[in-house]
Amino acid sequence: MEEFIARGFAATRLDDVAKRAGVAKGTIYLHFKDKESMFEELIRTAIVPMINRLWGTPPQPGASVRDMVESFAKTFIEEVATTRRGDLVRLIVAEGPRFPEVADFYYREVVSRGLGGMRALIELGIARGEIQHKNLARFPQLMVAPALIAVIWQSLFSRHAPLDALEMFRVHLDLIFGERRTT
Amino acid sequence: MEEFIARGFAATRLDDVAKRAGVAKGTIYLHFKDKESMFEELIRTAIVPMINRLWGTPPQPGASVRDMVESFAKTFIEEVATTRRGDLVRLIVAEGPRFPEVADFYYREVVSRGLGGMRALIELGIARGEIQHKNLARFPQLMVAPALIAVIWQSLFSRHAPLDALEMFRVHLDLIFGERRTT
Amino acid sequence: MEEFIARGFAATRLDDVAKRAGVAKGTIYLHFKDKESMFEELIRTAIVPMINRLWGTPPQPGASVRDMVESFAKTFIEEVATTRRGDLVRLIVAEGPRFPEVADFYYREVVSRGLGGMRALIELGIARGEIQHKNLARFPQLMVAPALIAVIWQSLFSRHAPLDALEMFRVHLDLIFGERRTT
Amino acid sequence: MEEFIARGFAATRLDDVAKRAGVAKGTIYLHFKDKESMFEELIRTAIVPMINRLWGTPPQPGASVRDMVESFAKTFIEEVATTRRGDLVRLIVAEGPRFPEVADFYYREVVSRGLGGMRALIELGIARGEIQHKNLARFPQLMVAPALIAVIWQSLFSRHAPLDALEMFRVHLDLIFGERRTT
DNA sequence: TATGAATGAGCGTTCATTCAT
DNA sequence: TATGAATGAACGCTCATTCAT
Repeated sequence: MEEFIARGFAATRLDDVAKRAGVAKGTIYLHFKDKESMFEELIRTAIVPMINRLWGTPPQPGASVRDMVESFAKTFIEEVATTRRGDLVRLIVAEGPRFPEVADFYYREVVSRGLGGMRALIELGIARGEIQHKNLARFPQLMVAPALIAVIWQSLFSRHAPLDALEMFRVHLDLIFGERRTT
Repeated sequence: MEEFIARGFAATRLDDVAKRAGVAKGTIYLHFKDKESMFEELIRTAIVPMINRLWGTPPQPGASVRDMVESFAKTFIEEVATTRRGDLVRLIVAEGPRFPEVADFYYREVVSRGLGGMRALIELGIARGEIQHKNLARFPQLMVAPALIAVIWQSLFSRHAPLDALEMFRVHLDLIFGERRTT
Repeated sequence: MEEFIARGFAATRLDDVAKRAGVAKGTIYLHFKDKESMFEELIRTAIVPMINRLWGTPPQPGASVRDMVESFAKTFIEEVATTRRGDLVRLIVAEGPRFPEVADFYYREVVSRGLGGMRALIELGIARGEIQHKNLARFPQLMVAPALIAVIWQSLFSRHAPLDALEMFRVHLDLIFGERRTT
Repeated sequence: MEEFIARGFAATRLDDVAKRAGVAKGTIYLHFKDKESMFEELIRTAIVPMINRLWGTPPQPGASVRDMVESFAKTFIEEVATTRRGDLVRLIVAEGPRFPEVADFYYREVVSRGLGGMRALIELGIARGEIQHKNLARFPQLMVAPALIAVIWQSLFSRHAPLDALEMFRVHLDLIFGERRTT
């Protein structure tokens, strides 16, 4: 997986994969049919712990919706955006069009479920009066957009200009939930 | 460029590039040192018209900031997100880490300038009282985040669930500028 | 052996051999030094029953030489030419030059002895006045040539044009022994 | 072709083919789609001059049928059986079952036409009274069987026992046309 | 004696790059 | 300037062989 993340599918050499895995080249073929299916299976396998990491921490019982979203964002930024897992997301964005199965799996397991959860939270926020913008429930993507920005920024531009992703996300939440009292 | 966009750098064959360009394979080497520098130059060349397209339409004199941003978003969604140029952005996201020069160029010419312009607009909006959230000027990325979401969604997930990017962007603007009177 | 017959030496995989034999791949190496010597030993082993099949049926006491040869031809065509054993002969023809030991063994055990026996029969036929052509004893190959033709025809051309090998052989015997009275 | 003849299809390495042809390995793929089609095309190409060699010499006007057949046999033995072309025939016998296209081509261009010509000759011989055995026309294979024997003997057994193929063929013709006056 | 996971040399094929024309 | 045949290094994949169990 590290090799695929570092070089993309086409540029990754099975020699390097084998070396990194500490096995001989032929051994790979005891586990995978070919390079393509290895790639797809590795991605699927790597996505699962990411899901668990994100959905693993159940929201506090008495927490506000804003707290719940902020907690999710904190987890995402700390566990995904600023780690190798963030590059996994970038890899999926990069190879998705050539590996529809990968894109499909990611959509089903991460995007669809993630947006579903987010929509439920938004509706809860609206019901509780925390969120004024009723239309937000139609586009839960808007809630997580800064998280994706953070992932991409991290990979491509952090060298030029570091980005305080968590603070950005908090400002984003201010737009949705109204200004915080304290910074 | 079409070939690189369709397959990524490593998987693109110069045979196909030459065929599509209507020249012989050898001719490519009269114009470019090698595949890598061809890729970098083509990306640079392709980014320029995108910039012009986005910054080309000057804001209406008497327009509100919201109108100006919305007009920009409309242009971006119509001219980039839903066209081949959107895949160019995805290509840069995909290959950026392996082509720092490309990422640098994109940062300098598009991201940095784009965010600069956006920050100026935000400050104008704050000065005019259109925007309440002063902190937004610190993270102009938040203003354009939905645009990037639209680009990626288009490439990866539009098959599963079409996304009305412009309407999403309008809801996003509602978060920033306050609710619209009419839909 | 079936695998070698079906694919030839080089194209046969020990995986398939082991599977067909119902043992694990490693087990093969408890019985044979390597692929080459397995091939040679298998061929030798497979040739023996073919020999027995051909020389097993002793000629009837009062039979004519023609009857004896015809009986041999019948056995050969039924037991070899039209069965998997025919492909064994073709396999030997195919791989012989690369496996001199195989060719040698086949020459010693089958060809040499077969021709020797045939020569004795021819001389008996000449002595009895059944055969007029004294020179035939110098080339006993001529007696069995149609049998080899039948083997090769069966493998290569029977799809295009079926061949009644036994009838062909009878016509061949007519050349040697003179016309038959009845068909 | 030399490489295929010497080792058979599966055991031939394209490296060696290229080396022998004096070109780089990649050059092969400018002329052939892959190893299989190269093999098939080479065989087809190599068969043609063999055909021409055999059918090239038209029979003498006033010659007897026996002379014509003997002349053909002489050509075959000198030009095919004792040369590399003989191994080509053996190669076809060896690989035919795995390359049906090759076997088909050989059947159509050589076997079928050859047997057709031989049948015509036999019928001419019968009409002229040179041949008594009317049934021979039903199996023209019998006329050329010793030629095939010669090819195979040459490849496999000539080391053990040299074979005077031409003399064998003459004895064979004696069976068909009756004894010669002089040996 | 039997297994089968692991090995790694070797092969067919591709493709960026060169260069004589 | 343009060509495209030729190159050969490099890659994905196979399979005979080994060896710990």
